[in-house]
Amino acid sequence: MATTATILHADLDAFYASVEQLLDPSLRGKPIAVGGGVVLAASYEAKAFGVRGGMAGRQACELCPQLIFVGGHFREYQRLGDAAIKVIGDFTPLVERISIDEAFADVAGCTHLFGPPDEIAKAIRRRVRAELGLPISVGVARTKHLAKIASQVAKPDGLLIVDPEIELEFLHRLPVELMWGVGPVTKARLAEMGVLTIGQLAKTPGWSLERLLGPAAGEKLAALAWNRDRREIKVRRRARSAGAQSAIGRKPAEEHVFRPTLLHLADRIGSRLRAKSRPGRTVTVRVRFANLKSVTRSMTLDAPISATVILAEIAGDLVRAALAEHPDEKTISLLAISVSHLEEHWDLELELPLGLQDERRCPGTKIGMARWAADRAVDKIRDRFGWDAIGYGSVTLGTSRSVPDEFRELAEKDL
DNA sequence: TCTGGGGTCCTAGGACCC
DNA sequence: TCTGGGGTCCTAGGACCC
Repeated sequence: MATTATILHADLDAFYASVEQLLDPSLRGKPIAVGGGVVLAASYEAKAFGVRGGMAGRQACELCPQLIFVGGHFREYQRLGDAAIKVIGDFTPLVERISIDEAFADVAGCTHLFGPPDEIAKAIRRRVRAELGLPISVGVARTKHLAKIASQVAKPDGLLIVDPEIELEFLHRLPVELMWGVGPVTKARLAEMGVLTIGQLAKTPGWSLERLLGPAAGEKLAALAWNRDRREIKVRRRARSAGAQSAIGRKPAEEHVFRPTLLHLADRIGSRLRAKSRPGRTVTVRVRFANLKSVTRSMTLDAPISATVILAEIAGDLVRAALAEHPDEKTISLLAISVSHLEEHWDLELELPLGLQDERRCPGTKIGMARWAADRAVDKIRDRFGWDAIGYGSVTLGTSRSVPDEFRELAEKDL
């Protein structure tokens, strides 16, 4: 194996919690959780008690009575996340950002400037610590998959370089759940076959994996287990869908409940789609019932849409259809809308005539024109005065926002 | 014991076309 | 009329990731 390890995976440690401990030194060394009703992030001190992101706040308190809850400084997360990625970008333009706090990079082309990959990795960690005050773990390997695993193993605040000579030795000792694509279900299925480590997975016959996990997953996992990962660094990939959801507690499955919520969700999505001129053709809704079972309904249109009200109406039709098929479910706990089949770049003015082919939904061009103009007006006001300055139902919904909008924005992918 | 929100990809069946 | 095969799109559900 002549090639060298030039792929880096960098991952800020317990990111939100680390930022809070940075901003308020009295929190350092203590178990803290960002959030309230739901734990959005936990510090390492809290993780030691079993506190995890996504956990209910009450449950977290039971696990760790001295847990300190802090409200989030979402602006700071965005700023510091961007700054950390920018440090990596100072070494190479080949940076693939995965999320607010995580990125891959290929440094093959810049070693003549900055030294070997391990020196670059050390420099990145040093600079992020010195300039931003944050711990960041880095894995260096020949493939993305291995670099990612290396950074996980290196955590917290560590650096791990996987020499190409010992790749499989390193990989095959590790448990299967460290692999990309192995979650709780796959882990359990593999465990039933007695497969606990990546080494055992590698020795499992291909046909057996494919029967268990399907052709695609089986083949992918086998390839990763032998470190045959061909994925390259993708500097920018466009989003394939945009969505929004809202957990609403337990509410009756009735029009007066889901209509305003759907309008609010459609408003969020529509304004994002319009801002980037990326309307979509497929609208999907998800309804989760009180028992946490959920169903989806979708509809693909002939022409792409991004108008808030049209989006909301289609979503309403789909939700009504879903509820009609589940007459026994009287209570819903979550509503979601997602738009996919996004156009690459679209002249939104075209949406008007094309979007009105369905006469039942939008009888007459005048109404369609009015809606389109209303969206334009709302978008403009928001550009100047902020999102909450105007909109559909955001006031009436105020109390039902379980998570602040700023937090939602952190998770939004660039369209 | 009852977890939020934004995403990606895969599967399987059916419709439809050639 | 019956039979077959391949390709594409749509829909619903599910696993997984951050």
